[in-house]
Amino acid sequence: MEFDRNRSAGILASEIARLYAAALQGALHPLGLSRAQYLALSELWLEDGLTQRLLAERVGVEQATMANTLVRMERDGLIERKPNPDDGRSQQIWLTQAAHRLQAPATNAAAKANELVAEGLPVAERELFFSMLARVIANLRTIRSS
Amino acid sequence: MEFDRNRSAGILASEIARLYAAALQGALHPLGLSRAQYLALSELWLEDGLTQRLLAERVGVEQATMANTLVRMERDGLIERKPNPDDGRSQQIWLTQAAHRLQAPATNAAAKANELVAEGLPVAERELFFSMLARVIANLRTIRSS
DNA sequence: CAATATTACATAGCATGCTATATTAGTTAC
DNA sequence: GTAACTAATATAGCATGCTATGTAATATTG
Repeated sequence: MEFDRNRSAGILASEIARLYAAALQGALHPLGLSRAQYLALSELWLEDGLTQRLLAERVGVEQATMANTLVRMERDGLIERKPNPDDGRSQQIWLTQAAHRLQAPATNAAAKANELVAEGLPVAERELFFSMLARVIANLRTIRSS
Repeated sequence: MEFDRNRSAGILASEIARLYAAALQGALHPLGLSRAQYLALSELWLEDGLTQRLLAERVGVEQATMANTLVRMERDGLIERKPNPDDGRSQQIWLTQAAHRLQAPATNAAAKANELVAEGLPVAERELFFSMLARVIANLRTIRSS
């Protein structure tokens, strides 16, 4: 029922996540990128040569999820894996030239999708909204890890 | 990077959606229900005998997504489908006795998951948070449909 | 009324997410 | 130095979500 649904911040957030995913996917599609690929790239643009485990942590997904995303990124020519000289169990993930060239256009495309979310609120409320989202996340994380 | 990430309401909302999904899934698991099943049930508890199309609209997912969810719900003995006397193309979706019996416990379990999200904010801020979420959704929806 | 369009549902194919588990490589403790 | 633990990946299996497309039934139109 509408009343109850609007009382559930979880369901509302899920709805935003779905709509945002669609907007981000739509903005990235002309570049041949998917949402999960973009999120991985956005960490690798900051620091290249990470291990899978570190990358998964920074993006905030499970290792198995990142492993699958990396398979698709390797298939699509976005990354290469090289042995980690310090540890035979892990590999370093390096961006290809193609991935480097996508940084500016993909960042712009994602910024547009992010703007679509923010523009639903007057500028004066946006900082508070971010802060609320962050506090809700922090609380849910403490519960998860307790 | 943390700074940039916290500037994206979309990514923050996605994070809440994931954490909420995990909490809801965890709360429903002892009842043998999944999240998507619960969302479908919560509409059918309000009105039984809906068509697939109507149910998908009310839950807010695509028809194909609901079709798959209904396959799993039928498999799990939660629903039965009967021919629609008014329209040979569609079927009516009816809850089983088992599904009716789950209404109270599942509603309680979901309420607990919802409370986990809300409790990240002081009571005084919660109404505003709901209203912000709703406004962001409304804006994203107008973009989508334009 | 026959041709066409629309509607309801099913299905295929894919991307993301998860948990659980196997494998392999380091590390630690006797 | 070997046995046992831990850590990094890989893989299997599943649930949800999407788009695209096929099929059958109903509605509309000329």
